[in-house]
Amino acid sequence: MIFETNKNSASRKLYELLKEEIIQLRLKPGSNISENEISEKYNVSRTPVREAFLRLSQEGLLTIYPQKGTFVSLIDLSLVEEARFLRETLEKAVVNLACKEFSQEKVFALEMNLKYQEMYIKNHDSEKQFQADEQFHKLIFEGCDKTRIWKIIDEMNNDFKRIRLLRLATNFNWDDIYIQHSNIFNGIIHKNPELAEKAMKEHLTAVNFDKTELVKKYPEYFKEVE
Amino acid sequence: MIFETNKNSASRKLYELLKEEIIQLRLKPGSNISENEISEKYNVSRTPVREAFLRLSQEGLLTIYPQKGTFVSLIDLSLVEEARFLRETLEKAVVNLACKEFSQEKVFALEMNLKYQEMYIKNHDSEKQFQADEQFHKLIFEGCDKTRIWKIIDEMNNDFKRIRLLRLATNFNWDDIYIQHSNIFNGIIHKNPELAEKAMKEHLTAVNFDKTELVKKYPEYFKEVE
DNA sequence: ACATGTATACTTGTATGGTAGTGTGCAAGA
DNA sequence: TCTTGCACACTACCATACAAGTATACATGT
Repeated sequence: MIFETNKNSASRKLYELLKEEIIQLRLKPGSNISENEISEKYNVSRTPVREAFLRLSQEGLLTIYPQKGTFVSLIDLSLVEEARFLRETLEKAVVNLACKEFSQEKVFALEMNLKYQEMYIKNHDSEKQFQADEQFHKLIFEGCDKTRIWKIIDEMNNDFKRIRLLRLATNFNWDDIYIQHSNIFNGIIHKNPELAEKAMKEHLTAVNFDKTELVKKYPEYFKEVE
Repeated sequence: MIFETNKNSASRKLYELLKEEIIQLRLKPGSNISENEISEKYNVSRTPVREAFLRLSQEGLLTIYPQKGTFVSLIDLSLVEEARFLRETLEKAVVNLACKEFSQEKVFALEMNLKYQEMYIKNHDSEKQFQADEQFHKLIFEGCDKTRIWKIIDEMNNDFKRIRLLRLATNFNWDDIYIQHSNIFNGIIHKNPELAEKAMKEHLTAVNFDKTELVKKYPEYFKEVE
């Protein structure tokens, strides 16, 4: 039996755990954490902690200053904008592909996903609906054999995920979002790239919002613009 | 004085060194290297070696099988195709942006780069010309404040870089490439997105080539398609 | 001959001690 | 009051020792 990566290693578990803590804002942007602190807290040695730190710093979630300290990275609004551009550009291109080469079973998977969304919205289960939303987009990329590109988009979206949680009104208008998803789906099954792309663009600009208030409210969480 | 990352750390130097070795195919795809082997070779302890390994495995250049060994990753053609799609999609979108919002000094930087290309081609300096080519594209992304997106493209292009070296005829037709670059440049300064995008597409499909012969010649270097 | 158990030499994963660079508070002096 | 120097605590970084899983050669028993 061959394992690609050891899912049970302490360093990997720590990595996933800390990543969740950071994205969920339980670890505040700008706050400092040390190898010793974490190793004592979770009863492991410094080595796996260090390896988790390194990986997180590579993904931009931690910033390591040698011999000084390790800090939870501040939220970088220019990065958020770049990620938004990256996502919109690629999603439009991929949904175009999807209109040409989507297999029947992938269409079915999308359809099922929409059914779930319908249910979650009826039950007002925001958290599940948010996950289903992510899954919907992921399915489109998978159907076009672009799984790694989705992974890249997802990784670059970390700062956006943090911002989303800072908002007071996290209540998206899920009904609108469902309609947008349906439009994308219709574009795909009717092989109408114009419709699909338009719906996708509309969908992705809808989640965009003004950040000036957030910066005013939590100035210590944001990276200064130069 | 604050250093973002320690450029002089052993682990970082090892990372860069090994990355170069892998991309330059001096470390063969599929061959195995161990932490001990490298630590003895470069007279450092296992810890920095291990950290370099971890980082390289994250970028897909190494594959670590716990308790079994670490191997130079095989070249993944499906990944190459995905990277090509990623690059073409984003470069077209960014060159469009460049036609709208390119500052005068950025235009100048591009122009200088073209002058250098002219020189390198005249001197038949393929290596320098290749670097200038990369720099040309990087400059476009920088001019549009999309530096991180370029970084992503560059990182995903590792397998393509390895393939490029496998080719018998590495002699590109640099004259054609220079013309394509000039066309892109002209599109930008004349604020003509159609021209720029067309030139970019032409340029990026030109570097594409048939890989079946390579797979036949070096089957042990390639990952099997499933 | 062949299957099987086992010693052994690998591998990566983890723990721990030591080193050098960095920030901080406090005391001494102007 | 303000500056300077220095001890000290803290950090990430590196070296090293140990643990645990894996492959393989080889002896042993059938």
